Amino acid sequence: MVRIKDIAKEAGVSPTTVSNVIHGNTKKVSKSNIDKIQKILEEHQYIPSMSALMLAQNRSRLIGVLIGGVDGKRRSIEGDPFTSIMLSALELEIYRKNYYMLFHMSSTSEESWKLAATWKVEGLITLGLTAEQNIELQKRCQIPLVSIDNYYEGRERAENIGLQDFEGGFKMGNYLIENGMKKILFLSDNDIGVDHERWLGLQRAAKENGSVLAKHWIMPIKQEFQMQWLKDQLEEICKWDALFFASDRYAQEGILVLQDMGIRVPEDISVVGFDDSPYAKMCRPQLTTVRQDVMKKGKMVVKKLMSLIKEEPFDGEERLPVELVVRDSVQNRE
Amino acid sequence: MVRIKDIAKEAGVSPTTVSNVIHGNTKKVSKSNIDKIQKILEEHQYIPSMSALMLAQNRSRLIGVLIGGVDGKRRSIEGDPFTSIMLSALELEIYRKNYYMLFHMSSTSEESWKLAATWKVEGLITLGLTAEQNIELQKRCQIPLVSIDNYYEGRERAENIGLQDFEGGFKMGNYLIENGMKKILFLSDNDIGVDHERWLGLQRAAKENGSVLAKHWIMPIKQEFQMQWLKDQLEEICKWDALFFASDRYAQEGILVLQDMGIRVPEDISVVGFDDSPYAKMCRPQLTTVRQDVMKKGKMVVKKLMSLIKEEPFDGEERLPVELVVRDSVQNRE
DNA sequence: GTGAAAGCGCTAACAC
DNA sequence: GTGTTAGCGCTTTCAC
Repeated sequence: MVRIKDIAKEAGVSPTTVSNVIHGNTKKVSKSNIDKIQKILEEHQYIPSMSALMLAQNRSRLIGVLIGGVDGKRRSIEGDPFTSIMLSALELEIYRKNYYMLFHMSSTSEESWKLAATWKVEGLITLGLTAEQNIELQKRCQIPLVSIDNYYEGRERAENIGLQDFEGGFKMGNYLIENGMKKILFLSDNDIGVDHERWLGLQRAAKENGSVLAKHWIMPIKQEFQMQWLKDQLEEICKWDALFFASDRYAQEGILVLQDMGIRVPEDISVVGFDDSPYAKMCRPQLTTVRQDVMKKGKMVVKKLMSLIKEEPFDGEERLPVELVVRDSVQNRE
Repeated sequence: MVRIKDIAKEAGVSPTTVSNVIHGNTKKVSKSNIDKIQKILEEHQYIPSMSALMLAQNRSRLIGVLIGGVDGKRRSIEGDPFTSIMLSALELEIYRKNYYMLFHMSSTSEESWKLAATWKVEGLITLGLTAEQNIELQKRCQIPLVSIDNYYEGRERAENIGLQDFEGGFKMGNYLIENGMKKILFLSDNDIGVDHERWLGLQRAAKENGSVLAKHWIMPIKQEFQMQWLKDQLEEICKWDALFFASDRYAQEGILVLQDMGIRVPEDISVVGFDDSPYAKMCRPQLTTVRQDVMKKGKMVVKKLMSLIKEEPFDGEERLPVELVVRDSVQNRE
């Protein structure tokens, strides 16, 4: 590995001069030296050593990306196409900004903090942590942190990029109501954050139409049990006009369970999802859902983080818009 | 950030002694000092600085994970649940071995090499690069490299962990033949590496049964065009007894296209896939497929890389076994 | 315009 | 058992 010292020797100048040329501080360097040094730099394919840079400048150019899961399991990443698209969006943007991505599946805040400290990470992006975990991490690390898809209730909060979940639920709610649904059941595996907001949106839509009943049921969080649970509830579920699942994946499973039991979608019951993931098109009927732009979300996350690191104002959206996508899983009831 | 020097001062010893205690070289350190130092270390939550460590020891504890794509696009990561599961498996294992994961979506070998050199990465794991790209990268970087799911034809090769793809194709081929299929069509979007081997396996099975016809058709590589292409070929496709798709995702799309056109699976035509991805269970009929264990593959990749780094022999499998999973998408023809 | 020298936090060889 | 010291590759201050 060729070092600045070697380049300097070959050019017959001091390391300082070479360093200046590398960094474009060429005001006080003679033209001839600039050219000579640049040529040698090229020839030897000089690559700076990050370790030395880190030590000398006390910055790492590293962004830590932390993915959490429910009770230490890798929930968010498995089977969920969004996580991988998000990861790819993040890396793309991080690299574009001349940073590097250190990736970790975080289990405890302790562990995450150690990682960040060990590597003097300049910023942290988290996905799949709870609001509390983010706040704790933020406190310990004292570095810019942007969470994805969190909602903060109290006064303590972390910076966050998310969606207009409430509006998404509201839009879908209105669409269902316009199509004559009188009884709408919202299904998710929790009642916090994103899913809660989507539910609130639906609820608002229902309230604005006195005659519509909306309710929220919580499914088991473990995937293995969900389909069985749906089967068990079948009789009750069939009493509703429409099922609004908090994500496409669940909606697709829901449709399969219904169809397996001989219930027709959307003739007997309408089913909708949220996200517009690849799953939405890969079922029959194709799923009516709410679209989010994951690539854009990732881009915004990195933009936000950069503005935090550089202490510049952020001119972007913290809650990205969503859009209703009408396909075939809803049938008008009027 | 507290440094070794600070700890040493507080304990009234030299930095060397502290360093020794940290690294467990306590043969020549007095018991009282060990205790005292460990206590102070605890109190101050001492965290070593990676930059200094890297510089002093000339090693980074970093593993670079490179994900490539077709013509610079993020092919392998999007919509493909395997990439994200693999990523999670890799990170889990890397961290377990006390290394850290630097993640990059590589577009050119130049870029990847620079990344590896800048960070003095101790090993490289690649996914979705071509055999040629891996060989080139290997040559430039001169560090341990393990590719995933590649096949190397010539004498130049990189270390690799993959599947028994040929056997998988062969097993499935035999299963189809046992079920009376006389004409089997294999469908993939390329004819190299993994897909080629799976096809060879099927071909062998067909050859061992003189009366069975097997053929291989190549679909367009762009996902947007695949379903349309399948529709266009429908008439020809229906002449076959069974369709063997190189992956579950394609199989699921195939089933949807067939069903949309009024063709029954498996009554009119049998369809099978490969991978046993989440998609396999999320279609009707549920897919008969060949299962691979992605978590195990990821584990093996890291194990192989570690053995390369430590220059120890590797006692593991380079081609992991696969297993036939019979579900409902094949109907006996006899 | 250019270069010498100190220092970033740590390790390891060696002296005591 | 313990401490001194040089050095890893680079930046930065300051002197020339």
